Amino acid sequence: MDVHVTIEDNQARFLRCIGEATRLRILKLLAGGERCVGEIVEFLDKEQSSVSHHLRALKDCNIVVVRQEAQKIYYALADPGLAELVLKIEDIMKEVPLCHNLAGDCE
Amino acid sequence: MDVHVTIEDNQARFLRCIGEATRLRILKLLAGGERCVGEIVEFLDKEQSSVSHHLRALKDCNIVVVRQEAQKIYYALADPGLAELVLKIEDIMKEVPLCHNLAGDCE
DNA sequence: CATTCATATAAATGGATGTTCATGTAACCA
DNA sequence: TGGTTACATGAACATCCATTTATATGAATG
Repeated sequence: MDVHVTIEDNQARFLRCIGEATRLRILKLLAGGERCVGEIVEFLDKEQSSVSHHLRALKDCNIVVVRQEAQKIYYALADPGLAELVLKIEDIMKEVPLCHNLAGDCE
Repeated sequence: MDVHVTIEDNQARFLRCIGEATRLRILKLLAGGERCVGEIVEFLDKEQSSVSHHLRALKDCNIVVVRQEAQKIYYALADPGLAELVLKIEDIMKEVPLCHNLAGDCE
């Protein structure tokens, strides 16, 4: 099979993991400190199951770390650099407009 | 239908556009200056058609800009901040290992 | 004007990914 | 022990996305 994983494959996987609206919102939330699943679900107003799947995806990419306390499970950013990265992205996107060609409005 | 596009939708779309191994390699190449399609195809060693699709994706996200000169068409990064972003990503990924759980090796 | 070169596009196909529904599990409590 | 809370998991389904094959466009060249 010779599945040769390149540096770009890994970086791309990482970016795709971050590149999902719900997961991006989770990252922004966690930038403010760790949260348990219940809090994240409430914040997102989405199905608990869906959130759980997203959290797993983030965990599989080592973007978040997990801590258990009694029945509750807390998620936190694995690295403070991730919060900076999100800021950097927002920064760049001010100069690289993307509304173009998108369905719907962008105010 | 009220398709409400959030900031995170746009940012996610941008990240997914960058989050593809081939397109990431294109970005890294263009970080060294503009290139025509033929050069990009040769560099990537991929089908011309496939490369063309990727270039279109990058263009649709305003990540690259296009310039025509005779029969040749040159692509370049739309913003120098994009090259910085790639560096930032590589930087963070040094601290957030991703080889974990991936199929194949990662040397 | 026919041909070639450089690039784009359209349709078909297969694989990845997000959501939901249903169920599983582990901790806590009465 | 039985029930509840908190979260994870698996299967099914739908949608998105990358690749390929084939064809089209448009500029140059003879």
